[in-house]
Amino acid sequence: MLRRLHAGTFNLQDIARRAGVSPITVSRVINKPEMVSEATRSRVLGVIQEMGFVLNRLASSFSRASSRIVGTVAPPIINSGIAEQVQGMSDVFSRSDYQLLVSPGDLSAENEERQIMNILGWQPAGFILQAFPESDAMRETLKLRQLPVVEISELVGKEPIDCLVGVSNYEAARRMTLFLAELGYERISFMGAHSHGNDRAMRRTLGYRAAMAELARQAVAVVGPLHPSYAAGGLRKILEIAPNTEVVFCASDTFAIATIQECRRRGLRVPEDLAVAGFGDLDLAPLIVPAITTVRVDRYRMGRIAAETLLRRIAGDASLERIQDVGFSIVRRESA
Amino acid sequence: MLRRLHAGTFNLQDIARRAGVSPITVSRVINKPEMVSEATRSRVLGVIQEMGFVLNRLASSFSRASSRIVGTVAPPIINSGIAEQVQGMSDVFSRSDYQLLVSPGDLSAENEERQIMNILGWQPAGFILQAFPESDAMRETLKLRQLPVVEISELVGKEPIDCLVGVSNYEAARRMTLFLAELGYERISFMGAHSHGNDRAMRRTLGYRAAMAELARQAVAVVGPLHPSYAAGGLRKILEIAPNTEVVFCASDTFAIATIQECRRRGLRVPEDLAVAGFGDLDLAPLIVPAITTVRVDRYRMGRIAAETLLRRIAGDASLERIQDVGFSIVRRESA
DNA sequence: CTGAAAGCGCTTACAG
DNA sequence: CTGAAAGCGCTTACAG
Repeated sequence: MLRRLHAGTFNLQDIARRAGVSPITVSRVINKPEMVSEATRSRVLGVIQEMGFVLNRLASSFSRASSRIVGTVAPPIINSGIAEQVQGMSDVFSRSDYQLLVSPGDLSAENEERQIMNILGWQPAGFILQAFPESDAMRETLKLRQLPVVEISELVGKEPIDCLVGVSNYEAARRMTLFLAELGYERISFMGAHSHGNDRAMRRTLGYRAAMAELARQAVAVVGPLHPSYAAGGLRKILEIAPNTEVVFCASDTFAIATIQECRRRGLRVPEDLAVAGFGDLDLAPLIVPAITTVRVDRYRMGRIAAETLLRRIAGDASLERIQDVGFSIVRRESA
Repeated sequence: MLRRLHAGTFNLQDIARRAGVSPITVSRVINKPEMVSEATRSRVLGVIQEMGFVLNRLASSFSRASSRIVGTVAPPIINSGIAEQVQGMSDVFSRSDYQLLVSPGDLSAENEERQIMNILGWQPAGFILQAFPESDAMRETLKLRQLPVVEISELVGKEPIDCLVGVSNYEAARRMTLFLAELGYERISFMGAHSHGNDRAMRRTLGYRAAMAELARQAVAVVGPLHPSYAAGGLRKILEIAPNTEVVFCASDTFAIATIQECRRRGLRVPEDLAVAGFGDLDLAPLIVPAITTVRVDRYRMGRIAAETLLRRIAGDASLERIQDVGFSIVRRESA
């Protein structure tokens, strides 16, 4: 009973036979070429080329002590920056021997745990955690498996499971607030997202509050669901509480864009009548009019760094710092 | 020499022993529960629960005639709609037993071919092709393997490899042009992307031209690289050729947004002095001011349909239509 | 530098 | 409805 997964394709044995060597030698030509003599290597490579042989990565990963799969869960918040992050990882892994397995998360902890178990079934060599909310059960599961894990998250939070790559949303929001003060704005209000299970949102709000305390000014913060449709109501609330607000610092560019639109509706010029600042530096932040002044966190780079860190972690690199701060920058444009 | 991939985890045998059945029975409880008696099934499920057993999907897929992996290549054009498309697929597959393997493509055919070979190494049960340009060699490779393939692409193009899910960019651009004419615009100009290796761009330009011919009007079309920075130059060129242009139909929302910004710079009110229409319905299309009138192609739904089609194709569904048109709609907002 | 043997954890095909 | 045997295509560990 000969079963070939895909008829018409060859396996290691076929190549070995054709090249007059043992299957192990072919395996070594692919995986550890330096262990094979020049002559043998080039002969085997010739046969591989000639027969269009593609290594069965399924069998390869299966038979290894550690598979060549790396997992992550990406919540379906398109435009949230997760896409860039995944792209960064993906670019790193595609130059390595590892395949990134992306499972779709959603914002419920139960589903996310299911997704993780699902990926765990693929016996990954490592895991990148970029979704939230993270359930504690999940964190425990990952810890228990002793799997190399890199978390991408708010820097100042719980103890990392393993390695952490992050940015301080607190510091970023604090610095933006101080920056707005330096620009001469006196009355700085804040539009944030519910911190309910959302570390970053909470830290941004706290950063704003901290800066206002440093400045000895009255903080005016409203928070709502992280959706552009909240901006109209949020702005109304801000202007009720603090009618003389000079600038609204929005905890996301999406809020900022929607706020600018709402200003237009109300006949307020931005930034002359009311300035607006954002957070995140979306692709469109420089394109809309007025271009948005915002906090830039390089998500693509975060993804890359997370992937590189995981690779080093899997390789057992001892010189690895457990916590890495990738930083942020403030981009001044026209809206504030 | 006992090697366990992950210490502390159990395998089918462990469960079988504990439940007092054979490994095959455990396998059946998981894969074909209807073949197992109620009593045995619940006993085995109990043990699985109790021991926190996770099936080794690597071994499972490896030993099957057909793996539970499905591959796709996604080019890194964030915001191009590919993200929504992948999300749609992902949502379908996550409810199935299949794992979606996403490999990053780029816009070079050589690299894309490498990515596809890479995925083929994972012995996928099927493939979704959503990237372009597609090299002919690649198409041949896929055809040769007789792998179930679903292409997402321009509807009117080359003969599909296997199944095709698409939209007619030609028809969409044609209809938008006619729609603008119905709104009363006389002089309709077009800003498109280079059609160099880009089917959709070419079909959109052709659709515009066809509509203008039907209307017996002079077509004014400029094309440039698909990047917002082209809009300023593109608009200048349009206004040189046709200074009395009343509306610019942009072949992408990104162009439309950048064009609106350029209009502001020039002191042109949109839509009063110059109207602008887009294509694609980006998330931000309704949010910017003025909100963009555009062509909506539901990319998320396209992804879902592609995934469902592939699943049916893998299952050998004979009633499957080879070509599916998912259609488009025109969304009237403020910019035109 | 190269190879023969064993095994990874499942599923398939056959049998009862 | 249940099981014993064989095998999927590789890699590992040992030997020479």
